[in-house]
Amino acid sequence: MLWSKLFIPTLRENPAEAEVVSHQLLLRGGYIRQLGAGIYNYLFLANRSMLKIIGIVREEMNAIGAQEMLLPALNPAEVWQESGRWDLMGDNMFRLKDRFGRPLCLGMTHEEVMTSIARGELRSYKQLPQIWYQIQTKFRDEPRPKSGLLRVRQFIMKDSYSFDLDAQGLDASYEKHRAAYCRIFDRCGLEYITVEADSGAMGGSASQEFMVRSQAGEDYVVACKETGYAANLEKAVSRPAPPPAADPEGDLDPEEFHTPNRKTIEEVADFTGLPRTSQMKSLVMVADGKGVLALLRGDHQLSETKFAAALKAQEVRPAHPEEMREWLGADAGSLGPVGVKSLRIVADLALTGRKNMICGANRDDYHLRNVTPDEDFQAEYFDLRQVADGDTEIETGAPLQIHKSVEIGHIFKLGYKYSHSMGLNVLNHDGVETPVIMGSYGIGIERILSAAIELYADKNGISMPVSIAPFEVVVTPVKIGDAALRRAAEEIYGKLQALGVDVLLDDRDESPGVKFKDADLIGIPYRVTVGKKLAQGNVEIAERRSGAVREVQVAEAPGWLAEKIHAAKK
RNA sequence: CGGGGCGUAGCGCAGCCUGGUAGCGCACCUGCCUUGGGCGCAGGGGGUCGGGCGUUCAAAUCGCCCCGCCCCGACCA
Repeated sequence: MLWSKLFIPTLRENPAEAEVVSHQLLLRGGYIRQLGAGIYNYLFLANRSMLKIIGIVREEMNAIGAQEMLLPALNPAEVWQESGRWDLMGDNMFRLKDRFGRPLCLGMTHEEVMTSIARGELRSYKQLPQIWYQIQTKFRDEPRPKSGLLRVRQFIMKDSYSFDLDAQGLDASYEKHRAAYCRIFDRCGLEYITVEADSGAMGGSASQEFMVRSQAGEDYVVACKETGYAANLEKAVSRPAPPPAADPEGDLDPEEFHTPNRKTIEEVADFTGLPRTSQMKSLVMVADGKGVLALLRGDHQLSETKFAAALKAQEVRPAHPEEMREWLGADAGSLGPVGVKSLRIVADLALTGRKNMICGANRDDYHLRNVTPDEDFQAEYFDLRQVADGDTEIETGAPLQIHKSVEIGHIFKLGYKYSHSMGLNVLNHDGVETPVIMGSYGIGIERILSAAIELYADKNGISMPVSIAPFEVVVTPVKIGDAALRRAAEEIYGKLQALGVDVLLDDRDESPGVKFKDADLIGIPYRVTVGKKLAQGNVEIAERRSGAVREVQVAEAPGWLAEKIHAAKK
């Protein structure tokens, strides 16, 4: 294609509203334009990249025997009411009414619709397994869209669903997806890791996320370089760093002391001159309507996910100040477990074996010292704590790192949730009605694009992997008015096309600087510069990612590039 | 939904405090010039100053209300 005929509105300056790198560069590179909060126009370049991503996804899905469908984005309320998610999804679901007042919604995901197809048609175990997928627009009324295409209200997702007769079948479908996802992300040129994830309200048994490390990400991943352990922070486990100060020796009794206006762990640590680890953090929580006292080491954070899982609670929240006062007789900042009878007490495992610690006295402005778990109060122990910097791998003690990541894919075993709620059964060998076991698997198309940009961007702009770049090569005649340069450029361009290379000819009447800057900005992997070297019969090939430049003869350039490009796409 | 910020030409911003002619850079158009890293010179076009109501002789500027966008938090199969 000829650049002079295309709409590639690049910008010299960063638009003020863009904060994260991928957002800035997508706008500057002329890939996207914003229409509203969390709603974007995908212009020519973004669309080209996304079509390539979709092509890879489609090939790999088809390769595991998945069948592509296209389901409606507009859904009647009924199917969602059947599964119970009409209410569960709350404000995250876009809802509307038709002219007769009938309730509809825009699909956030398609378990219900897929299940509704399956239950009408699947009757025998002989029809199983099935894997069905679609690549389709999803709608979510995000409370806070942000970070360009990373968190939006309308986005394209590849979602697939597996239907199996039994758990072994589900395991096989799940494994097929895991392998296919690895091939997809490899082919898209991403560096990623898979992590164990929380199954959340979906009620599944196993779940993995595919994560790309990035400052722009919103998820935290805990990973160990040495052992390969990796988990979502919500689920990660670790050995805590040992407390820097030993507990006081002796079988001491709790003793109240005055701590005027010292409420936070930090303030009490300063006041006592002891590290935060010498304190017990007491958090009053409400789990499914009942008050619970959660105890942690002073420097640790409660993981609400683990807390909810430990208590098998659906809904968890911090208690209101009035509730704390009612249950414990003091305000937050002076609370502790000693003498508490009215609340269930759960403690993090990091408190086992500790003694003579400091905690609130349940009397405003007073704390207790010499409080020993299991002696001065009784608690149930669970892993409740969020992994923190400085923690080590739970089995080997190897160091752990925590970093921000973007979730680009998620696979999980759904189990029978939808089969049960929506009545999806088949007859088994013995002619007995058996519920079908399901899996659900998603990939965010825009997130692959954004993650690739985040991963490889440099000071000059985007640096796309060959497989998903909007063009693979740009041919740049330095001076378009020069007939010889133009002829050579057109010749290379034509040959590249013939070799199946996705090539762009920058035939604009612009200064070389402008063309080079634009080519770098939009991230085309290879640039052929047709300029002064032509006098010797040569052109230059510049590799965007490495900056490496090589001089080759005009006749050799297309073949050399085609080889590189085909190798990169394998 | 809580906290903060912003809204003036396509983009980036100044002007607002202290009311009176709407301005700068980039981009765009025309001509000349230039052609290896966002080139130079000259001329030019483009604005309901987010919207409404109010105060005033007079509002981009002051007041009230609303809308939109961004950031932090809450939330996030």
